Amino acid sequence: MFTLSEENYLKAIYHLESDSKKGISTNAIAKSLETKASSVTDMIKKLSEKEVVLYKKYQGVTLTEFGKKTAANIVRKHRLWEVFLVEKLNFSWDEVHDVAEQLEHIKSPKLINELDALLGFPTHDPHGDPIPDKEGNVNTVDKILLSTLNKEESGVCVGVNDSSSEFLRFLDKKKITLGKKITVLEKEDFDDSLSIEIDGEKLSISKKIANNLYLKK
Amino acid sequence: MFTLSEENYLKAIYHLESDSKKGISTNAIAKSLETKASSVTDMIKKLSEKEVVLYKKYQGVTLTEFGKKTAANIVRKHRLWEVFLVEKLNFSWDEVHDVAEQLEHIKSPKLINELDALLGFPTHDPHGDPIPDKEGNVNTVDKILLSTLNKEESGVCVGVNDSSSEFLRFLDKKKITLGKKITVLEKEDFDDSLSIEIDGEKLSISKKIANNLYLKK
DNA sequence: AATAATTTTTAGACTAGTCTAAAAATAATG
DNA sequence: CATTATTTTTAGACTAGTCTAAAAATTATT
Repeated sequence: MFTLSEENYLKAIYHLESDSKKGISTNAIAKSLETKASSVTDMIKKLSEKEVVLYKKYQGVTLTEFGKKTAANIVRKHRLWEVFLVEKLNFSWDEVHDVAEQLEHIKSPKLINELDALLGFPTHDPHGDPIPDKEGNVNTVDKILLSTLNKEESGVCVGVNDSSSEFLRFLDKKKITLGKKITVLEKEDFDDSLSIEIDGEKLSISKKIANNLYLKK
Repeated sequence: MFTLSEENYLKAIYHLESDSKKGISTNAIAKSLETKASSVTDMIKKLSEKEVVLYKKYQGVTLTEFGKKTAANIVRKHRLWEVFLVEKLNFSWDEVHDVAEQLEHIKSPKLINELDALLGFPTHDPHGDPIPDKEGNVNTVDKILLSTLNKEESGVCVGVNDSSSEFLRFLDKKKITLGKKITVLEKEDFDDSLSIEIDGEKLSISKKIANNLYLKK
């Protein structure tokens, strides 16, 4: 069994690994958890003894298979709870993160299995992120950033890169939600902004926004 | 804000107060939390500084109004989650306690308000215990133990005194559930057992059982 | 009311998790 | 490739929460 703190480290390493593939540096973990490198070193030793990470001094860490499964299970719980909050408790997608962050640590296999069933076995959370299955397998789809689309190409909005509440509320205001079709009308060279069509209407989108919206072609 | 440990102490004192009315002794708290008296003394000092309990050395503690409200809110959360587990996630009444014990510490007012609404603003948990309202008020009904009924008196089952899973599963086996009418047919003097009628059938009930079943006349 | 039994508190130690500051190792640069 | 800059680890300290063992206060019992 893992402590709350251990679970948070596992999750952080899991997310960092999915980006970089390489061994994860102490500093990267410290930054992601807003803690100090020395604390990370200490915890890594503990996790290494529990055989969820491989660790050699100064070489960073990688999750073991067991560690990956454990971390995926925490992510699974987090995302299922997010779906629950949105679908059953009228939360909006920018309100779910902090609560899910707490709920993900509740220990009860039955609870999660039943929640999964209550929600109809969802495959993605409210931000479009995939929900790992019981074995920790993740269904990765080939989504691309809106910013990589060329003029006159289009796609369906399937996820966000930044899930800060500021960004999510911005999308709400602009009526950009998952499932909507977006077509690039124009790409402006001087500021990399985009002119897009959504819901039959024309909209101007900054580079920052386009870099944080995932589409599926 | 209160730590997990502080919340558990508050809850324990709250439950002990509802039984005894007097100042709660260090030992009583220690027993109820399965910890040592010295740990209790330490924690009591902390709680006293946070103004949730009144404490004088060697005199035991009592909850302040603020402490009572805080504790009632934790109990409210615990019982609402129990209803959720039974009503929405197919838990049986003997399976809910440990999970609710974890869920009660989740911090999010919106979560609890919405959960309350989802469940249709229930007034009692699956064991018949009343759910405190948002202000911490509890609707106490005058329930009595089955063992206090006289011959030929009857009542409706409204709660349990012992909510151990052993006892609850025993009741399940005997088809004794909340809402059922029970009539005392006979009281045996030599072992204090009861002969009762339930669902039109005759059943023999030991003293121990009768001491743990609440009825409303 | 004096002594014994019990309860409660204190003192000091331990663990988990964190931190700062300094030392050691690795990586980058001229 | 030697020196500098950065990263990582170690050493030691701190807090929250717990424990054991001993001291102090209260309660019970002759």
